[in-house]
Amino acid sequence: MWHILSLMEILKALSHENRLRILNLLKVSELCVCELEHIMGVNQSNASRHLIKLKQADLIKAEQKAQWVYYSLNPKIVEVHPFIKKIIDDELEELALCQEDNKKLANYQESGFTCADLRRGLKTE
Amino acid sequence: MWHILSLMEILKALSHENRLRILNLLKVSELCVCELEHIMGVNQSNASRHLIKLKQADLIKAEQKAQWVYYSLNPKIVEVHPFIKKIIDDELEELALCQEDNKKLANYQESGFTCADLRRGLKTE
DNA sequence: TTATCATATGAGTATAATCGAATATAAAAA
DNA sequence: TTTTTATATTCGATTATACTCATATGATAA
Repeated sequence: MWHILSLMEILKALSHENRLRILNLLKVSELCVCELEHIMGVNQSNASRHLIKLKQADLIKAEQKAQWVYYSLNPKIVEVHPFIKKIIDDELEELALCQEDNKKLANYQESGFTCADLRRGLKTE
Repeated sequence: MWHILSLMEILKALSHENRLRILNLLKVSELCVCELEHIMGVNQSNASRHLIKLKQADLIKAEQKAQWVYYSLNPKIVEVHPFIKKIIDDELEELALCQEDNKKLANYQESGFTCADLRRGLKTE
């Protein structure tokens, strides 16, 4: 028996375009805030707040490495709530915005640069 | 290729306790507004508005019969977005609030009364 | 130590969602 | 016709979310 609150928190966390975009990107690999900020084209505060909301809903987890905080999908939540996997796997890939994000992420990964390079004006496209 | 807007509209429509309760009840049978109002213990305006929001997201459909409007789940949306079926089938049944609603609905159905009787003070519990 | 960088958070504002009460609409019954 | 009934909608108030800018925190590098 589950509480309706945690399901509601998950659904509300999923109800924002930028947060869906984040989940779509984290499916490919773990990423730090500044990488997401760079790929998605949003400011630092915005990225951080959406990540925190996803984390509060237990959809993602955070791990600090040096001065960076890397976020990744939380595999446990998918076991408890399989519909989340269906959304991430079947719905997000179809969205034009997510497909563009995937291309930018691929360009960034192929560039060989790390997040330490991002603030110096490097472009990934 | 789908637009992110329709997915967002669906997720937002799912992000409310009363609307999840409505979907849970409509899984059992089609119901009119006053029946939902009675079973869920919400006022008429509230029930109507949540139903309209679900309908705008294409999650349910409406059919007028005499002076009543009967709402039911829209089977087409589930084909296009299977995660919705997973939520309705696997998540809602686990929620205490939905289980209570199901009992009230069962009592109402066993009573043999129709929605025409509800406003005369009949109770289903 | 100080300076720099990545992230989180506070403050203020703007936008969106929700609500109950009252009213409008439209069908049915008298 | 008028009266009732079921549903939808408008109104105004409240609450919740989201945003930007600025600042705090905490780790790293000099």
